[in-house]
Amino acid sequence: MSLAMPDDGKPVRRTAILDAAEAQFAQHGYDGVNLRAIARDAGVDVALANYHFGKKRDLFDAVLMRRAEVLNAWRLKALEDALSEARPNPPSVEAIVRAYLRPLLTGSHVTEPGWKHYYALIAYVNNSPEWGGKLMTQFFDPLINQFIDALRLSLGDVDEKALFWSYHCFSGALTLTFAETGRIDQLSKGLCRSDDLDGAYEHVVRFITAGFESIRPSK
Amino acid sequence: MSLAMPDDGKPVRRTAILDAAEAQFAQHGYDGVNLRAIARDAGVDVALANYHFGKKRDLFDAVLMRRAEVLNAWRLKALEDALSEARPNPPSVEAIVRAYLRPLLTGSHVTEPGWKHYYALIAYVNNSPEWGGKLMTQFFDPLINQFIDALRLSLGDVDEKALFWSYHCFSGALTLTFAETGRIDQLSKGLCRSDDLDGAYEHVVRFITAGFESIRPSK
DNA sequence: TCCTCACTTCAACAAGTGTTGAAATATGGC
DNA sequence: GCCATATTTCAACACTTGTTGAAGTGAGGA
Repeated sequence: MSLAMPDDGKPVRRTAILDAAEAQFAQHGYDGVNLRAIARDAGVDVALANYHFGKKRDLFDAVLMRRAEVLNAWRLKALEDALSEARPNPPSVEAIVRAYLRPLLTGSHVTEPGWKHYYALIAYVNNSPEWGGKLMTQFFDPLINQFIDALRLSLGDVDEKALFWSYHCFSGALTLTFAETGRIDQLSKGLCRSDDLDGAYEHVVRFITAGFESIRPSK
Repeated sequence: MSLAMPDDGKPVRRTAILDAAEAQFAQHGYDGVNLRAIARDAGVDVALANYHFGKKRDLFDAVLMRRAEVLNAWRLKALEDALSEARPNPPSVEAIVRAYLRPLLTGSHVTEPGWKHYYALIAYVNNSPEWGGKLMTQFFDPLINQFIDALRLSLGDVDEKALFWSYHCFSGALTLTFAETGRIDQLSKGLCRSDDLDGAYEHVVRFITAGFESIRPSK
């Protein structure tokens, strides 16, 4: 599992701007960020962001795009592995949920600031009424549909509405996990830490798996 | 269940500003909003917002506060009802989840634009790394702790970490529901509608109840 | 009527915004 | 070294932002 980004080989400054923009957008949202702050963090002039990426909105899209492809590739592979391991039987719901979450919540990359920022950004986008519907669809829908297909395979003749609302709950739980707001820290008086994605993994897997299992038709 | 807001009796313009601010903040987030847009929607001068509420941030807090008390009262009553109905036994997990969600997702108020905007705002705040931890704690924690206590009662000697992470998943699912991003509409090709909170209710109850049940110790 | 006080508007400031054209600098091929 | 091209900075524009002090308005009580 390589951690190489698609902008390897591009000018150094260009990558520095992307990194700085990623961190800023993740922390303050699109409108809460100004280009001068990004430029300062990247150690370059304001105008350079414009030269490389065009308008502010295009820079935002570039940040979003950079890791999306990497992420999708990892997750697609995890799903295919789960399917082929189970063949000729359908995979278990738990195996599918694990294939969905393992590349996101476990592994060496999840402690890197860059990936943390990216996750927070995804949380921001997914919950934004302005972009949630459109951007997430654009970047992740093909993959998501494959996961839902796998769930259909595993669960049998399931009610479609229940399936989509279940996935919705799944997506919401994951999104809040990505946001790392520190809320669970406060609520649990420090017992759980929202920045501990790896520690959350097993708990989330269990909760979500049980949720999906509950819609399995009782033949 | 009265729909009266705490600012009844206050000057008309004041309420108009709150309504306009609520809608604007819900749609564009704190930084995406400017006071002139709020003033325009409310049909007043820019300076009036300042006169009534002080700085922009104070207006934001006022919007958040207005419905929080109403909401907490409804939900506290629903929880107490669930507890007293089951007494002397502990209530079922499903009863607790229903007490938590029913005041939020069902009833005549959930189709009102004002409440929809407020919900979207809660979603925005809860997922924001900047405010999620602090503001939500401030407004809702006492109530949430009572719900978690009820779950502890119902589930028996449950693992504390699992309990908090389960609540975390619950909170995330609800938050995304509040955001009404239209994503489930796209994913389900129109079968499910993210603005149909009432239609989501039973599905969410089932999914979340099963999730919590999965952590019950197998005595 | 006049006065008081709460409410509302007007006009403006000072700081910060995204964006751009031109100038300066670096880079790599010949 | 020389030149074309890519990269980076400089300086500035036009516009929007939150905020404020002063002026205006209206209702109600003395």
